[in-house]
Parts: sequence; C-alpha cells; structure tokens
Amino acid sequence: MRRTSFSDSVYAITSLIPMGKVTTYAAIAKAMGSPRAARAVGNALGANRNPIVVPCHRVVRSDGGLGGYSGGEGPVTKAKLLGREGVRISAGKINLTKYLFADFP
DNA sequence: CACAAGGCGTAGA
DNA sequence: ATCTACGCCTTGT
Repeated sequence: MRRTSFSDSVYAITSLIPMGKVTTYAAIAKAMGSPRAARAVGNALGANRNPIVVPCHRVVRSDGGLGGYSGGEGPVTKAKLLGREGVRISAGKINLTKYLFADFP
C-alpha cells in the first residue's frame, strides 16, 4: 500500500471537494490527466480505504449513483454522510447538476 | 522480476 | 433501460 503518486493525487483532489458538493470518479481521473482511469481512482480510494482525512464519500458515480464505499456500513454510511452535509439524495441518486464540483486546479 | 486477475467506473451499442 | 467492451491502477502468485 505504498502511497503512489496516483493515489496521492486522488486523495489531494478528493480532499479539495467543498462541503455540500460531490465529484465523480471520472472528474478526478480527468483532473489528474487520465480521464479513462476512473476505475483506478475508485480503487485508489477503496483499496487504500483512506481514513476520514479524505472525504471519499463525496466521490460518486458519473450517473449520480453513490458507487461503493469501504467504510462504516458501506453505501449506507456514504449516503448518510452526504445527506448530513446537505446533499439530498433522491432514489439513491444525487443530482449532479446541482452538486457536481469539477473545478479542480 | 514478470505475468495474470481484480476492482467503488464510463462510454457506447 | 440493459449489456458489452475498454483502459488504468493495485495486489497476489
């Protein structure tokens, strides 16, 4: 589990997400230069199961789905955290049009 | 050291 | 709306 440049970038970007907003794996992958590495991003977050220092729960799918979560009760905890930050989830999906944040530096 | 398989997705047909 | 194919990282043999 060596913190590679990839996972490090993922953590950096993920931790940049403001409260009340969410991001997609594709957006992160794209922001780091590999728009096709969305899957790798999910792995970096999940495989490393980074502690609370990184709000991996703010990362959702491109279609609004929560995706997966390796912490707490899984997707349940993820949904709970998001709703607690002000992100409303309808039918298990998030309105990316309103909460999507992709203005990464 | 090299190879092979898996995984928290995405885009396209 | 459902299914398949793809590319990219991590981990194990």
